[in-house]
This record gives sequence, structure tokens and C-alpha cells, in this order.
Amino acid sequence: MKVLFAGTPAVALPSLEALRAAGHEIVAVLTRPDAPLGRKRVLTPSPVAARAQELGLPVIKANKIDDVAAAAVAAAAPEVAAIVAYGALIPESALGIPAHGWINLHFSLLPAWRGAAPVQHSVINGDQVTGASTFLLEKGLDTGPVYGTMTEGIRPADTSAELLERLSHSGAVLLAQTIGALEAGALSGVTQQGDISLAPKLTLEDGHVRWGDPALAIDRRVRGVTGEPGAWTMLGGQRFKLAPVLLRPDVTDLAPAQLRVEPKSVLVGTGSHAVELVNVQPAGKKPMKATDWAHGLANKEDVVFE
RNA sequence: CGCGGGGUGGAGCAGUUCGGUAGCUCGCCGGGCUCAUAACCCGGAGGUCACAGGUUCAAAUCCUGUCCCCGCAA
Repeated sequence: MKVLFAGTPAVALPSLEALRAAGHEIVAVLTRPDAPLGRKRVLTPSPVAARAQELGLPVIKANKIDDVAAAAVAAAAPEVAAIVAYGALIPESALGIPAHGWINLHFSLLPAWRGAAPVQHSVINGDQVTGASTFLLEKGLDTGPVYGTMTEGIRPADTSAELLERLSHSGAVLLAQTIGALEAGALSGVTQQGDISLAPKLTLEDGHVRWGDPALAIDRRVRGVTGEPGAWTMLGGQRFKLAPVLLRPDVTDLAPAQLRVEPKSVLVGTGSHAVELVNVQPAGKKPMKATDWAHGLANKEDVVFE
């Protein structure tokens, strides 16, 4: 089948590879334009663009599907478009370009977590199971008929980054299966059924740890935002990042945001019991173990997060 | 030239303002105490203070330049 592949970040790569491995012809790759990256603002191609160039595939770079991009897509003459984390909406006018439409791989069990950040929201919400869905793109946001699903357990210590990594691979298999079934003519979409929930893109503020929350909620939030946009608190007026925290139900004598350094662990009080910091990153420093960070603290007793 | 923090034994930091003996919390090695220990006591190894010049009797510290790491922003 002649496939147009649309995607931008690294999580889209397993899908591109899976479609190639399944023998489909990638007639073109649609991705977002090179963006300035890092402190030095080096213009950097997206991971998908870089891989497509390695493979010698035609690349269409566009932030939105305007007339020019739509013409380029049409010129590639795809029979179907596969879209994984492209990063922009496909306008209604472009949906009909491939005969079989646009098939989206979405990392949730639709209609749960429609939107840009399904994995993060499922972790923050404390879901035990999530998954991936393939569905036909239509005008509404992630509302189209579902072609296939697969489930994936959320492990107690999973961060969004780790869970997304797993889903990017298992979801790629699902996408290839869906495209294959579509080619064989043995596929029919199913109208989405169940409880609808929305998963808007997370902001920096979503990563702000509120120490007055219960420890369980803090743990979920930290794991949910780890990857993007990252969990943080404030210390001495400076951003202070933190990676996983461990639940310490045995410690209940710390006030919210109060710190206590023990020989082998660094504890912080919450609205319920304490949590243990594992890795931290003060502003201007490299990430380090919380216990190492504590070694350099002058007045450990007076440290309180904000 | 977007803004800012930083580079000091293996880890995390102080010391730089105002030049004058390499410091702190740990780790590591050896010994001791203990039923035992992440506790305690004694001893020890380990550092061209990122790099290159300059000033000075004397530079981690002052001056000039370079490299590297990170936070913000995008």
C-alpha cells in the first residue's frame, strides 16, 4: 500500500519502521519544519525528518497543511496516510486526499484521553491500564471510528517517558496491523463508546509539585510529568527539578514541604505521609542523587521547599 | 552576540568580595569497639583548584582569552 507517513518526534519512529517492515511503500513523509534547539538555537531537523532523510524518502516539512503542503501531499498520491504525533491538526479539506483517509495512532484507549497528552494524563490520573488505538481521522478531535486497540499495563513506578516508550513500540505493531487489514479490505471502524475524557497538552505549571497534596497524588503527578514537562519545586527562589519520589508511609512527622536528611535518604513532608527524593537537579547543576545533593547542604535543618 | 548559574581528591559543596598552610559532609582503605549495624572511636590514601597566558615575593582567589557542563527562554 502507498502510505504517507506523518509524524515528528522520536515516538513516531517505531511506527515508521513498522510500516516499512510490513512492506508498505512510504511515498512521502510529512513532518514539522526544522526547529531551533537548545541553548545555541541550532536549527535541527525533527527525529522523523532525520530518519526519512537517511532512508532517502521524500520529506514534506510543514507546520500546518496549507495549500502548498496539501498539494505536496496530493502529489505523492498516497492511498492512505498514517499519522503518529505529527503535532498539528489536519484540516478537514485535506482529510479526503488519500482514498482510505488518515489513520491516527493515538496512545490511549479511546474515547479516554482525547488530546495531545494522553499518556501523561493516564499516569497522573492513576490509571492501571492504558493502551493505544488506531482510528480514522475526522473533523473532531480524536473522535473518529476506531479500527483497532491494544492495552498496556501501567506499572506502579512508570513515568510517562517510560510508558510512552513502550507504547511507541507496541502501538507501532497495531498501526501496521491496521494498515494491513485496511489493504486487505477486512476492516470496519467502530464508533467510540464509553466515558470521554480529555488530555490537553501539559503546561510547565502542571509539573509544579504542590506539597500540600497527598503523597500518592504527588507521586502520580511527578511520574506523569517526567519526560515532559518535568516535575519541579522551588528552593531559594530557584527552580528545583526532581525525578521519581518514593512513598514513605512510615514517616508521618514532617510538615508539607519540610525536608529531613537521613544518612541514606532525603525525605519531604506532604499533605499525608512523607515521600523520599531519589534524583534532583538544582538550577545550574547536573542531575544528581538526592543524597549527594544533601551532602553539600550547609544548613539542612532550615531547608523548606516553596 | 538572548538571560543566568557552574567547573576545587571518587560524589556533593565551602573557600574567590579583601591574594598568604586545601576546608566541610560523605565515600574509599586499614585498625578498634560491638551480639550486631547505615551507629561510634582511631589512623590513612587520594587534588596540575577546567585550560592557556598575564600581574605579583606569593594566585583556587586579581586581569585577559579559550574549552566544557547546566537552568531559563525559544
